[in-house]
Amino acid sequence: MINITFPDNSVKQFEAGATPLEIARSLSPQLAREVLAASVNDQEWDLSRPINQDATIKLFKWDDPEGKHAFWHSSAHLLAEALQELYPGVKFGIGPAIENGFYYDIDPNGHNITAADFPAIEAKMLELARRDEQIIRVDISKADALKMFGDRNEEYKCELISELEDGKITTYTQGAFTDLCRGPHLPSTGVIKACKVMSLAGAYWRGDEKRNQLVRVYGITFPKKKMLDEYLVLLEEAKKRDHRKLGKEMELFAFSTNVGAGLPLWLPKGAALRDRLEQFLRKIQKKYGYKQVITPHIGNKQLYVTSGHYAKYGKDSFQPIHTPQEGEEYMLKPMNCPHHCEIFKTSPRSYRDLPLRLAEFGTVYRYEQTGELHGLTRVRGFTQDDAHIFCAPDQIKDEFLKVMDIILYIFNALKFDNYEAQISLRDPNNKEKYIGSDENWHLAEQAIIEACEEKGLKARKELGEAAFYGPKLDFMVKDAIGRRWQLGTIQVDYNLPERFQLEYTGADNQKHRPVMIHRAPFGSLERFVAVLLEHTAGKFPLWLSPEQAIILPISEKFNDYAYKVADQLNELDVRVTVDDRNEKIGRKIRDNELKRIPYMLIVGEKEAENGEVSVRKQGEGDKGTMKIAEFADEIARLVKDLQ
RNA sequence: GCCAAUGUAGCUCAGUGGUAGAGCACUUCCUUGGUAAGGAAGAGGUCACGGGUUCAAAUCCCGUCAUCGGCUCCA
Repeated sequence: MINITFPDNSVKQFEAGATPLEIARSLSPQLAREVLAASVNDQEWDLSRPINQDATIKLFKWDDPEGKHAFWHSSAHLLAEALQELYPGVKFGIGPAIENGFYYDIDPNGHNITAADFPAIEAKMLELARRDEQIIRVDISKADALKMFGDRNEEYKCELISELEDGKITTYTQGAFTDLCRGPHLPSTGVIKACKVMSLAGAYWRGDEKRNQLVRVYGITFPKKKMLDEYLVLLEEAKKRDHRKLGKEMELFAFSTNVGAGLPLWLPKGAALRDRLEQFLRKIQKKYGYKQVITPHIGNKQLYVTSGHYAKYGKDSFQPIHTPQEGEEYMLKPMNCPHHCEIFKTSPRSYRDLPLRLAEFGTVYRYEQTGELHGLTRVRGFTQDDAHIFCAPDQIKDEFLKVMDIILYIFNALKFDNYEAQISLRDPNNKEKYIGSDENWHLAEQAIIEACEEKGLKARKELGEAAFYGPKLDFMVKDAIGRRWQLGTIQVDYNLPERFQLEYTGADNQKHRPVMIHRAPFGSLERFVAVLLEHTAGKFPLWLSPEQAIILPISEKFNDYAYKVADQLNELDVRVTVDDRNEKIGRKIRDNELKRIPYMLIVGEKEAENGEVSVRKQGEGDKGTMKIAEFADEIARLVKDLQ
């Protein structure tokens, strides 16, 4: 007999060799039906894998991430099994579960798979699932595994096996399909009731663009048909929040191929929105001791040779601008830091000047690859809410904490509550990719980690994600369909002060090298507005709304009164316009509801007589009448509270 | 840059080899109204661009550009 400990610390006895599924069944038949995966002593475990010793166990259902993960991982195998039947000879790469579903990378080996084949693939998956084949785990030696997959010309699998440790290799088999896999998996395929192939994409083998490109088939599955339908509806809803669609509808920004790909045009309403965001940030930065500067959009090529950026990115950038002067070259600035370093150097600095915080809404230009451009989130010309903090090494942590305060204040003000923080560290096995000394890297990385700990910020650490000049702390926010975008960023840089030979005089009357912190709480105005649009579905907080209210006269007879009200409200800082079209009131309400204008002010005979407006709130309806000044006060109060 | 798809009116889309279409938006007229679509008429297109096949191309083929979903990249 073995003792099994459950999450509530209760202990029960079972026969040695009992499986998690059997254990679940002993607890309740319902649990046995719903359980999808387990962990044994915190190790992932198949439901059908025997437990031979005392252990603590956790059982996972659909609502647990671990349960979904096993479900989708097994679904990836089901997809592979279907592809193997439909396209004999395809070779398999990897097929993991992901956040929403799973994918399998395959080498089609001559077959041409297109979106038109999706229904056939889905049908085949369902057909196989209905057979409810057992998924069987087998331990296999490295030699046997190499032979087994070698015989089938599974070159990708062989490559993976060759890197695995002998004795720790397992395969999983369902029906005629066997895959190299660590598991865990469902006991059988029968619980998969709904299958959808979502899309096809090219994906480099092992993420390396120098290697073969495989076909990645994305799919998602559910234990109930209804759940798939609901998921598809959810996706459709999410697409309605796409910032590219909303930006067009709300006349915020546009693109023109005549101007160029990835070069956004800010329309009047978008420009006003952006301006409000800038004012908002300026106000906080002033409080935190930042000084605004302004620098040109171009810089002498030599500036970037000095900074080191030219050597690293020069080839892939917008190419230098030539002048009538032979040999003279300027570059569109891809970042603001070198300019700010030059500002630092305009006068001798003392330790008393530090930290020196130089801020600029700096527009930069980067030649992003064509396939990378994406609405406002990835563009070739964008404005960073940039600042560079020059400080003494012992001030880093304190400055870091202050910047974190600003970022968290902004996220809080705009209700970005499900952001993720990521500390990007150097890849210790690839040190040649980075510039700067080991010692400086270590100091900077420690400063970030300690600052996060001090703030109680849960941050994921990622090795190899650091910039080439220093480690960073990034704040990521998801868009409508779950893609993560980096917004706020704080980066420590020991490199540029070195390259630009920045110095200050210390209390000891000796020269010292300052440290530089790059930081941008929004990241860029473009990306920030994009993510804000997707988060709010275009319903901005009142203080940001391009139009806060619109006046709807009941008929043309009251247009004069409407304009009088508009003048008064504009005078009181309410952003308001008049819908003076020759339409019925119902029509005007409908159109302006759809335009997401927070307040509609309806005026007719009654209101004109009493100097009032009838207030209607977007999405909520009639709120009754108010005096004009009363409404303006209300707006002023709300704007103050919300900001 | 790579893989796959798409590109028709301001917007959303139909049109698969034989005269360029619809709804919404727009303009004009009628209507002057009380909380989510009043009525009529009109205007609007080099079917992304460049080549090719064909008696004939929005439609088939090739190339380019842009967009979309991924991959890679992201100072």
